[in-house]
Amino acid sequence: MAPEDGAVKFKNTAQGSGDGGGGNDLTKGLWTPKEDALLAKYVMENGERKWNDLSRKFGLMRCGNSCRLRWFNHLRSNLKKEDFTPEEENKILKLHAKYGNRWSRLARHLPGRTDNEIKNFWNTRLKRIVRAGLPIYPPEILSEIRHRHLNHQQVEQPQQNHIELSSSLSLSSPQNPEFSSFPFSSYIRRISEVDVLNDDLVYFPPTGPPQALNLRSDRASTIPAIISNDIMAATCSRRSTTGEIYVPNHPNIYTP
DNA sequence: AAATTTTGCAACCGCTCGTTC
DNA sequence: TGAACGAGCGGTTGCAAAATT
Repeated sequence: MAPEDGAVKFKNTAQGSGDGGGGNDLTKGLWTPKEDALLAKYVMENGERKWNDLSRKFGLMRCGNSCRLRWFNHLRSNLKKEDFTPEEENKILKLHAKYGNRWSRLARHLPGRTDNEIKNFWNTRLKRIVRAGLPIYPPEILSEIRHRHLNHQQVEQPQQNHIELSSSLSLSSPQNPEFSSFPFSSYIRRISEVDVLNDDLVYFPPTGPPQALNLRSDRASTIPAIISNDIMAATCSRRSTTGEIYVPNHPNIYTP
């Protein structure tokens, strides 16, 4: 299909602030070369800001967020267009083991790559390896993770040794029945390790709900969790600005 | 060769947070 | 102080291309 044919008009009814519009006819779908040129011209003259002005003052009938994505993911200079190199792929695996699905953070470590690109790479890869019954992370990365985990426990949190890595609960195995009901597009690990691997001070006291301390200023991220040795739920925990972790009610959540 | 299914990626959606007024 | 706006994020969807039947 020619790019021009991919774009469709729609009546914008979204009230989302990021989408701008306010009832204008906005275009959706694939971008045309003409639109790209308009967008590039706008950025040259105005910088990477005020994206909603593009439709309001510049005649580009796209919502502001769509313009921003198009620019950052495709048009700006210094973007790498070729496939990921083996080195980059390896780096993504390591970073994902450390940060989880924080795509923008991963992208910061890979010059010329976008969060969207990395996310697509990961999701595609994940589908493939889950189907093949392979580990999510290769053995060398797994051992690195375990090593880091053990060091952290010995040096900083010897009192938390009651939460031990279970050799029978492989961090990497989607075939493990204990993981079977969880969505593998998500980042899955035992919650007792999330605190270590993400450098987030999330801790799980012997009694009471999970606690979070000293969180970084990054945006909320999804932390599916498997809580405690009793193998509890994977669910979403939302981080708030006040540094709390919200664990939604779930029949399988372990709350001593 | 045609029909169907799968794959990969671009784009959209809904949400949150920070800033401005 | 709070509403409106702008920006950014992760999850999801839509669809063209490729692969398979």
